[in-house]
Formats: sequence, structure tokens, C-alpha cells
Amino acid sequence: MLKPIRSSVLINSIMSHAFSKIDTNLLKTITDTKNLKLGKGFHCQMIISSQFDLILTNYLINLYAKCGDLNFARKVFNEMPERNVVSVSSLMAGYFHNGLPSEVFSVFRLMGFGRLLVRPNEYIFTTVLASCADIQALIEGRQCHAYVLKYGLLFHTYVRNALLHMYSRCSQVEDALVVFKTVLDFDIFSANSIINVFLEHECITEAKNVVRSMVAKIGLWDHITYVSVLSLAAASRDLILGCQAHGQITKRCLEVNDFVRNATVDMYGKCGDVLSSQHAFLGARVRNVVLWTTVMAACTQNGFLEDALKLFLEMVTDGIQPNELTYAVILYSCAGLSVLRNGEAIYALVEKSGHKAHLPVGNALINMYSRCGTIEDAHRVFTTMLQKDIISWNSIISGYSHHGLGREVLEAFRTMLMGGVAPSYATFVGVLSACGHLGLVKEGFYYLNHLMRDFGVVPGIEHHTCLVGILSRAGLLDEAEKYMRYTHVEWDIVAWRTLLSGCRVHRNFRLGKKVAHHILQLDPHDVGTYILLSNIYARESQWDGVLDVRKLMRGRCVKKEPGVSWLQVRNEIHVFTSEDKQHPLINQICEKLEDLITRIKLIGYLPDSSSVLHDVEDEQKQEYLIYHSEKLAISFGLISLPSGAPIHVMKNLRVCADCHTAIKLISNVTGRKIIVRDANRFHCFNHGACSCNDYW
DNA sequence: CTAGGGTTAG
Repeated sequence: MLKPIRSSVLINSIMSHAFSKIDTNLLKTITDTKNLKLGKGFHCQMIISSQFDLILTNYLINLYAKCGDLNFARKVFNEMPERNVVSVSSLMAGYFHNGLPSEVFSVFRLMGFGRLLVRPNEYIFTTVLASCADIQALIEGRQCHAYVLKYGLLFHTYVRNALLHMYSRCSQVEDALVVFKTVLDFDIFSANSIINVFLEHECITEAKNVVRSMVAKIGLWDHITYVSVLSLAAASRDLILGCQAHGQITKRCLEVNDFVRNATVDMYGKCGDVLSSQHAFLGARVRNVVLWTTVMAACTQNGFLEDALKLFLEMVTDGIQPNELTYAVILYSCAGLSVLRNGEAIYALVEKSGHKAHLPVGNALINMYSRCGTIEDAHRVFTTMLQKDIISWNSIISGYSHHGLGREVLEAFRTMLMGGVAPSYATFVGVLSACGHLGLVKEGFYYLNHLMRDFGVVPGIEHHTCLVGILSRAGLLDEAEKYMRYTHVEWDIVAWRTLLSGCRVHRNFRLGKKVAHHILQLDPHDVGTYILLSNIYARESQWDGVLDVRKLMRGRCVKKEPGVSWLQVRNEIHVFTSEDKQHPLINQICEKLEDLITRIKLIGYLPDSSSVLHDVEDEQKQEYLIYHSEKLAISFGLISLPSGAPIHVMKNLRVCADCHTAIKLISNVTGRKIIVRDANRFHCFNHGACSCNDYW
């Protein structure tokens, strides 16, 4: 029933016009401005004056539909003595715009059974096809395509564009192209649609060709074209194209549109220009959730992780409610920084907000826990997820792999295959690293040469590097070198360093020196390689070699990147470097560390000075080793964290051999679990052993 | 009297 209209003025005005003819222009204006209250007044006027002709009633359906009151629209529709195609399409459009595509279908089915006695026209198919696109109902979409052909409606631009869009949303590039090719002189709608089809399927060249062909008609471009072109620039990391689009946008004052601004902020972020991204963000008059999330993502993608956290706080302070993607983005920032406490605080917000069931959030939680070193929690999140997608599987597999849990990786991989989930590029990176951890050489080759092909995944440099790692780890260093020599891959520094690490662990210094010099030819500033090379000479007691490395570094102005370790205690991040003694508790920390060193010396610790690069006397070398940043950080953790709590430490470089031995023994004498995330992987020290099995 | 295309995570 009608709700009472409170405004007496309104009632008076309507009653005074009650018996006059309905002003359809006014009714249209009311519809356009979505003024439901005034609209109901008109409905009253129609009832009172018994004006119920077909066209007027259609106006009424449209009015209720546009105002989102579908129950009323349906009621009016149901009670009509006769209906025409406009009545049906108005109602359908109402359902469509209010996110009820299934209702659109049910009305369409009513037409199909003939009960409505109305022949569908181009308006009907445009709306039904849009609904198919909405819920990716490909089968229904194809049926509509058949009807369209049967009724000869394909040459209506609207219908063609709706078909194009439907196929694009249903990921049917071929069908979309077939439709697109029937378009002789495409309008801006079909152009926008086809650009997005290409974009969605990473056909960057084709998309750019369409854009190029549209340059002559730039006057036709609307704000959606710019959104598409900006997305294209973002996807292809094409800052020049992005700037050109942004220039046009500014000139044509289209930046006021939220979507355009979001796409601009995103484009600059994806192209690596964080400053311009932030600038475009700051220029917004009003900032919605998506805009905040986009700029936070731009920071996260470019490593400005603290900025992302700051923006999140600002956003919440501004009273903007985060959505599921905001949580995903901020969790990825926490993961990158390894700040477990912040990650858990966000988790609490996620639980409270009810966004936990969203896939991106669950996936981001798995990643956050695994990158913060608590793989058990990552596993818990993973197993309690209601649905999982390929990213969920890849996240847990990659997490296990970074923690050196080879068996768990293969177990998850088997479960995934049995569940009918197709593995992707990233899956195989995790699986092949697991083969390395487990020493499964034959299996590694089988996965690369057969299984990957079976699943249509083309092996990339990461996979080949994993094979180098598998061979190296198994001690098959010459085979690893041959593999690199004879496999047609453009090897990068990471791959060569994998082989070099193998040479270090298996003490193959002849090959090690050769590989190190090769790396230094590729990149004369790769500090890690100088350290390893110096290490190799030191272990062979070739002190001339050590001196040569130092001379080489000095000559090339290569400075050892200072080792930095940090850990989170309560709400603070405490940062340690070996040289500086800035920490307020430094005296207690050093005291604790000296005590630890004394205790581990009793169970066999011998400082290993081959890791020291400085020109220092022997007794000073030990000093430098003792005060390596990770040792300081762990000592601090031991005096400031509750007894029994695991100690999580992050480090910018790889753990050195001396610290690795020392930390194993420290975990023994203190009975603590110590988790170190270095530049490469996690080391979980427990009861005197490390999860990496001393290979890293 | 009725209809179409677009933004944020891995």
C-alpha cells in the first residue's frame, strides 16, 4: 500500500490537480530525478482521476523501476489489463539495474511461453543480454544470440554491443571478435567493449590497434574510453600512453569522474610512478573507498609499504569504511613488512566487518601469515576457507616452499590436482622448489618436461632456475652448469647466484670462482657475489684472493650494503645494524649477547670469520661477527619478549654462515624457536636445527 | 513510454 505522504503542501498541490490531465513531461522529470515521493503523488492522481491508459501506466512502471521500488513496479505491471513491449522492457530494465538478473530471465521466460503475447524487440534483448553478461550466463547468452538472429535484430547497434559485451564477460574472445567484425562503423560503445575484451585476454597489441584507429575520432571518446585506455596503459606498463590519456582527460575536464580518477591513480601506480599516482589521488575532491584502495595498492606495488599503512589509518580516521579489497591490499603491505602484529590487528577488523569469506581477503591472510613467519596460521586460514581458488593454492604452496616444507608442498599439490584445480605458472615454481628441498632430481625434470606441458604451462626462467637449484642442491654442480649452458634460456643474476650458492655449500671452489667472475661480468656491482667470492678464497686460505676481491670492490666503488635486521615488539619496530649502537637498551642487549656467545662456545661454537669483508685484524674480526645485526636483534628479542614466545626477525641480506651456526646453537641453549626471514627464504631455528637443513 | 560500455588484490 501507499505510505502516507507527510507533506501537506504536496497533497494540496496534487488534490488541486487531481482531475486535470496528467503532465507526462513532469512525470518524466520526476522519473529522471528519482523522486519517489512525488511519483507516488502522481500515482494517486492517476487513481483518483481514473487515468490508466497503457502509455501512462508504462510511465508509472518506469518510474517505480528507476526509483528501485521493484515490488511496486511489478504490482502495477501485474494489474495492467493489457501490456505491450514497453511495459515488459521497462520492468526488465528495472530488475537489471537493481541487480536482479534472474528476475529479468523469469520475465523473459514468461514472454517465451506466450502468456504475455508480446513479441520481444531490440530493447528486450539488450537488457536480457546485459543480464547474461552480469552473471556470466553463457548458455542463456547464446540462446539470446539465436533469437536475435531469428528475429533479425542483429543490425541494431545496441543489440550488437550487448552481444559483444556478453561474450566478453563470458571470456569468449572468439565469439566477441565474430560479433565485432560484423560492425562496419563501430560506435564508442562497441569500441570500448572490444578494447576491454582484448584487455581482459592480455591482447595488448590488438587493444592498442583499436585505440590507434580511434585517434582520428577522438572527439567521440567519452569518460569510459579513457578508463579503458588508462587500464590498457596500466596493463602494458606504458607510461607514455598513460600520460597522453591523462593529458586529454585534464584538457577535457573528465577527471571529475570517479572512475576516470581511479583509473588514473591506478595507471600511475602500475607504471611505477607513485608520486604522480599520489598527486592524482590528492587532487580528488571526494575520496571513496575504491580511490583510497587504489592509491594504497599503488604504494604497495612499488614497495612503499609504510605509506600504504599510513594511508589506511588516514582513511579509517576519515570515516571511510574499508571494503574487502582494501583489506587485501593492506594485508599484502603487512606481509611485505613482516609486521605480524599489524596483520593480526587487520585480521580482527576483517572478522568484525564480515569480509572474511571473500576470496581475496582469505588469500591475503594466507600470504600475510606465511610471510610473517607463522606458516601454521597460514595453514589454518587455508583449511578453514569456504572456497578456494588457484591463488589460494598458490599462496599456501609458495608459503610452504619459502619455509622449506617440501613434503607439505607436494601434499598440497596432490590434493589440488585431485580436486580438479588446474595448476598455474606460480604453482610449479613452488612445486619445483620443493623438489629442490627434498632432493627429487628425477621428479623435478618430470614436472618440468611433462606435467607442465600437460597443463599447458610454458616453463619460464623461474622454473629453469629451480632446476639449477635442484641439481646444485643435490651436489650435481657440473650437471647444473651444463644445464645452464645448453638450455636455451636468458639466464639472469638470480640463476647464476643459485649455482654459486651450490658451489659454496658443496665447496666446489673451482666452479664457484668461475661462476662468481661470470656474475661480476654481468653486474660489477653485485655485492652478494663479492661476499661469496671472498668467502670462497677465505675458506681455501687464499688471502691474496681475498685482498684482490677487496681491491676490485674498492676500484669499482662497490660498498657492502650494511646488514640490517629488525623485529617487532609490541607496537614498535626495532632496527639493528652491526655498526651502530643506537638502541636505548644497547648495553643490556650486548650483555645478553656476550652471555649467549659464552654459553654456545661451551657446546662447540667457533666464530667463522670467512664472512668478514673488512680490513681488520683477527681479534677485531670476531668483534664484527659477534655484533652482526641478526644476533643483536635476537638478543633484544630474548630480553624483551615474553619467555617462550617465538622470536621473529627480518633481515635485508642473506644470513651469513657464522650467524646461521650461532643461531642454531642459541635456539638450543635458550629453548626458543627463532624464525628469521632473510632476503631469500625463512629459517626456522628450533632445538639446534634449522628448517633449511643448512642449505641456503 | 523502454535499452548498452567503466575503477581497487594476488
